[in-house]
Amino acid sequence: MNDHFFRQECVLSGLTGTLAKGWVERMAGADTARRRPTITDVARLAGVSPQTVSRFLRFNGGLKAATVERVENAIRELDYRPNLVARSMRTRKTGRLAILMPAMAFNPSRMLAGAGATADAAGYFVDVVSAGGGVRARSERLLELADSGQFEGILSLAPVLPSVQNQLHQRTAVVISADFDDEMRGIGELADGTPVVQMIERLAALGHSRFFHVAGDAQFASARARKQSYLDTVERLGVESVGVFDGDWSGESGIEAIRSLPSRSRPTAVIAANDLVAAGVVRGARERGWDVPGDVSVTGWDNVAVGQFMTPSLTTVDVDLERLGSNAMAKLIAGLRDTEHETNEESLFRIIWRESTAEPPPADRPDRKRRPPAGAVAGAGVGQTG
Amino acid sequence: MNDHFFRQECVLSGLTGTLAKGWVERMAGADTARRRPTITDVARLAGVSPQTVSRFLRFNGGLKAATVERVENAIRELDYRPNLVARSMRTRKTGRLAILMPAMAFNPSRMLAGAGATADAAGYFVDVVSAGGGVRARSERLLELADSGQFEGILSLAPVLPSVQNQLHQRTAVVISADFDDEMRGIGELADGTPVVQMIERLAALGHSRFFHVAGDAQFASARARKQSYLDTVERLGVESVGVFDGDWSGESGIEAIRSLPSRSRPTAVIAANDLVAAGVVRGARERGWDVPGDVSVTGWDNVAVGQFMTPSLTTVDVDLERLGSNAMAKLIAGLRDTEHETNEESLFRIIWRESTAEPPPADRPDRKRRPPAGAVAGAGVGQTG
DNA sequence: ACCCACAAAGTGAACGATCACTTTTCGGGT
DNA sequence: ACCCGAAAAGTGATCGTTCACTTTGTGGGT
Repeated sequence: MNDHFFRQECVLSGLTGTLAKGWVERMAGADTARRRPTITDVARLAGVSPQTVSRFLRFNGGLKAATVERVENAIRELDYRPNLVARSMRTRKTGRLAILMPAMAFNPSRMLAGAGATADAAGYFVDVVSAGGGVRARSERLLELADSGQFEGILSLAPVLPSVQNQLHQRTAVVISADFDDEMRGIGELADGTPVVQMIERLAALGHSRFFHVAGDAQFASARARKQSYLDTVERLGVESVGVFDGDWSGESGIEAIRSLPSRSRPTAVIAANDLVAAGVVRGARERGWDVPGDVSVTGWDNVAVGQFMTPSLTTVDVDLERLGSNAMAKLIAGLRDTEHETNEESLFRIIWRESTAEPPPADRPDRKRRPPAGAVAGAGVGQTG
Repeated sequence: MNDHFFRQECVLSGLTGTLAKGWVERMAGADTARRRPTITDVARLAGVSPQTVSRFLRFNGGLKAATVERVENAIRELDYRPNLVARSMRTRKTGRLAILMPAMAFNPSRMLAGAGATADAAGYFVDVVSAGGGVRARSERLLELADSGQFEGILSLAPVLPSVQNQLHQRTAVVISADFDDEMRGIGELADGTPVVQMIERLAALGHSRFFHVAGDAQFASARARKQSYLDTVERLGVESVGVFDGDWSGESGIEAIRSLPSRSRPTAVIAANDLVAAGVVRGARERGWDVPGDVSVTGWDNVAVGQFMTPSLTTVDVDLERLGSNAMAKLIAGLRDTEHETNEESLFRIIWRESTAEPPPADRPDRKRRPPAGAVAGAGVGQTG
């Protein structure tokens, strides 16, 4: 950030030549292997002291115009760039943040994108560090990272041991934004199950009365939160639940779940843990001769791109992962700078009603009274938002 | 890597306490703000010289057992961890590699996962740096990164200006593994279009004679390579092509492509640029009353998880992105260490035949002779590999 | 002229580790 | 005893930058 002006000053030259195909180049051979110019070299060339150059670089001001020009010329001539490692050493600021991840296994890229962009805007580099193993290994890794002096802050997307808090010596801010903790308690925004509540309410209003839930891997707080929201809501509304199938986020588990149902207990609506499971559920339903949404409505979660083009297109929950990541990073940076982090209370979730949900079949509608045709829900089209 | 033994030695203690919900903690308050112990502190406590401690840390050997023990104890007692910034400064080795990305927009996580794992195994940290803007901005960013002294190597997943090669002073290895270059020429393994050739050959062998291609965004070498492979193969085999629709990787473009076809030129097989496009194509085909695969066969690319559970399940190309990323990183590390990088010639692609491809409808079969029923291709089931 | 205050630039030390040497220790052969 | 050589440990310099402080330059007021 401080180098911004300087960066703009040093423009590249020589934009010609052709790019070899698939090249790997050991750049800087014997001839170019000369040491990089240092601040002292610049100072000597400009006829000033290193400290003056440093002042120029850090914008400490108080430089005469003539001096500024001499320094600028020297920098340009030598193509000098400050050595960030040395600077870090002296200032004890690295301008780096780490994102600690449970593993590179699941798909965090959108979250990372958000976090990365926010950090970048604040002038930080971001390291993505994935730590395999359990909580304990990860905690140790966190300590290592924190104490290595390489990072000013660490954003952990996975839980660490509480004791870590006492073990940090250095001034390193740490933000934990974990999807699940050790006691299997839900943590963080991802675990928010309210969309499940809303979906069930809407479906119940449409006349659905027999629900079924295919849960995700219970290791994940999000899966547990959705399951719990399902159970709570079903009970609160007094609608029937034919049960919960404990799956593992996979499409196969969706098929399995449907197969596991006794033939007379066909649900009218299935809440799947995510879109992949929902796709499995749809496939399983077809296998049993159930039409979706004619006989059974199905909802997913994640708003997978393909879901919009499936037949039927998939009702789902769109999660603003970018903002989720960005929020976490903003929290970290706020802590780092001792400023207040204004919390953005806007919901991260948006239910997208599509073709896979509709009114229940006539035979399954409650007798009490006739419902009006479902408006947006039964509406056709690709991608109805609600 | 060098610290491995040391890491194992320093085991955490105190594993009790509870984890607050969603906490952000400014760790290291006034009381713990004491400076981190340095190598000198350790040396003093152990009654040896700093150099001896350094030797211990770097495994330079030649330490008496008694000395080793004293140093180990001192390290443990102080909970000392070496300051990597200081070490980097002296050794001029940072142990860091950067991955430069065109933008965090598309979904690179699997590729990153592969690259990250490989780097990690070789003892490097990995920074993911996304550089927006054009080639020129990215090139400048690359120079900045290289000259900052923070990175030993840079893996660019996007093209940079050739002139960059001459501008690097420091010994920084750079590997470019770009999907497309400036002159829109294909680069790298991603651009390999051979699976398209194989798919068309197989479909032609099944009796298909009228093909159609929905291409991806022509900015991408991979899209261009697939289109070119399509055109070449169609010509070589002497089968009819009803044309190529220039899409943009989106599902909508798949629908559009089908809508754009004149009613009498229904293809018997559509090669879509990726699974999302393929899903759009299937949807578009339904819209026109064409059955998939009864009337039209459709192939995708990417092996999206949901594709397996769609109806019909999607024939697709599985790309080993992890290995792709890992290969690129391995190349970088090999360059860094002046060792030879053994190239893994195994194909990165695997065609997965599923329900969306089958024999063409009888009316469209070539008259010359009767074909045997399609074996694996017409085979039902979820996920037939071939 | 003189002094003073403030602006501009310079000095030496320090950040924490490792490198290239030098010095000390120690065991064994004659 | 003596010396030698290898093993073990220590010393001072150094990496490139910035911090805290000191020195030099500059202009204005009386």
